[in-house]
Amino acid sequence: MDAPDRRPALDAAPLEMGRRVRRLREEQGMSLSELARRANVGKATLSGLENGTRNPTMETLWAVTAQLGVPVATIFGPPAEPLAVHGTAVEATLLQVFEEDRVTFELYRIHLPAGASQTSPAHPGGVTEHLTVFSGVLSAGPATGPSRAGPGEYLTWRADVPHTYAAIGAEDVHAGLLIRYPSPRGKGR
Amino acid sequence: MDAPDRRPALDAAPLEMGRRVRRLREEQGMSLSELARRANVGKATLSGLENGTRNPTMETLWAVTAQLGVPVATIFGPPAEPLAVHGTAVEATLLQVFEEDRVTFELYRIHLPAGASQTSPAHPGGVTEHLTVFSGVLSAGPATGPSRAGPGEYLTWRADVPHTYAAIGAEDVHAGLLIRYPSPRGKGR
DNA sequence: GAGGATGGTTCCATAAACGGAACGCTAGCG
DNA sequence: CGCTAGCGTTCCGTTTATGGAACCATCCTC
Repeated sequence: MDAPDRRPALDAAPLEMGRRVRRLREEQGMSLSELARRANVGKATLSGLENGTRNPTMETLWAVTAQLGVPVATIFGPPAEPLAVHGTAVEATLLQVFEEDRVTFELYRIHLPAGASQTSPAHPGGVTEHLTVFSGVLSAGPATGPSRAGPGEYLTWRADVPHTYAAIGAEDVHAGLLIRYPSPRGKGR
Repeated sequence: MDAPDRRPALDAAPLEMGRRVRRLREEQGMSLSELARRANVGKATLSGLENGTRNPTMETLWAVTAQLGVPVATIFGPPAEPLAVHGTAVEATLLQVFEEDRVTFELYRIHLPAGASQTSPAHPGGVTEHLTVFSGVLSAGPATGPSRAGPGEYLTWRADVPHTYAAIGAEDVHAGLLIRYPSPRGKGR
């Protein structure tokens, strides 16, 4: 009945929430003291909130997020779990679909365990893939001549031939993959 | 002595939140008493929360939403309408945030009306921007030497100097913009 | 219609979140 | 060099959210 272990993050949640608040604040170049003053909350309260050592009330959270200019929901992480696709080695999560007049872009976040590699068959003509590495080092591209990219680097290739993805080195690879389909191709799937 | 302006529109939020909780509970055919017992919170606490007469702590909200089987973000307003940022010419919507060990990537979808252009000030050191054009033709990059890109093409530049975006030609420009922020070095702990 | 069970609200002592002040720390500056 | 200013954390008295119990109301069952 209530079998599901649904609380993997119950005590990590305050920490995660605090980290998001701190990140939002720092992105705006605001000091803790300044945000506390503008939100009319004590510095102790804000410090504890960001460090996850307090159990803040909603009033506090509303005041802080209002000053940060974001809805409160943004500090609780993504609202839903997106669609995941598993290959033999690549684990891909579809994050967004952009539909333009003549093209469709699909944005995936992909993950390759260290040392893993996978070859994918050719897509229909005109499809291109665009990949940005977040962490790790990978080799990817046409099976006949893949290229290498590290954190922050970018690769692109035509995907109408067989193409490969391989994690190089000891680190797992995380990356964003944008696939461009030129024709209006059947939407959805 | 009344504080002049205290909470203009914020006191509607607790009511709204309470209504959502109550609706979720009733949809599951659960009584207030039962939910309070299962979530290990007092009936008084839950009653006050649903009626908007209390200022609940996050601990309470985590406990209640966990028992309702929903992420806590669901009780805050609509499914978190994406954050839109408007510049003088660029209209940007934050779609996703990727947090890695040492870097954060933010993915925006941006739109420039035909002929529009905008110059943005420098970001902190180490920030890079990566842009993929969906439709239209644009010129973007460091203000001292921008590059041109059309549909499906890609540009990248260091964003720690002033940089520009300009829609070239008669068509509006739609693009995906990935901004890479290096972490402020390994923070404590 | 009395008795019991369950529903949600209100009362109250206790535990904890709150804001202000004091603290240590790191620059910047005369 | 002190001296000042700002940062983030910690301490502490005050304010307040909390959970249990007491409190009505509404259904059932007999």
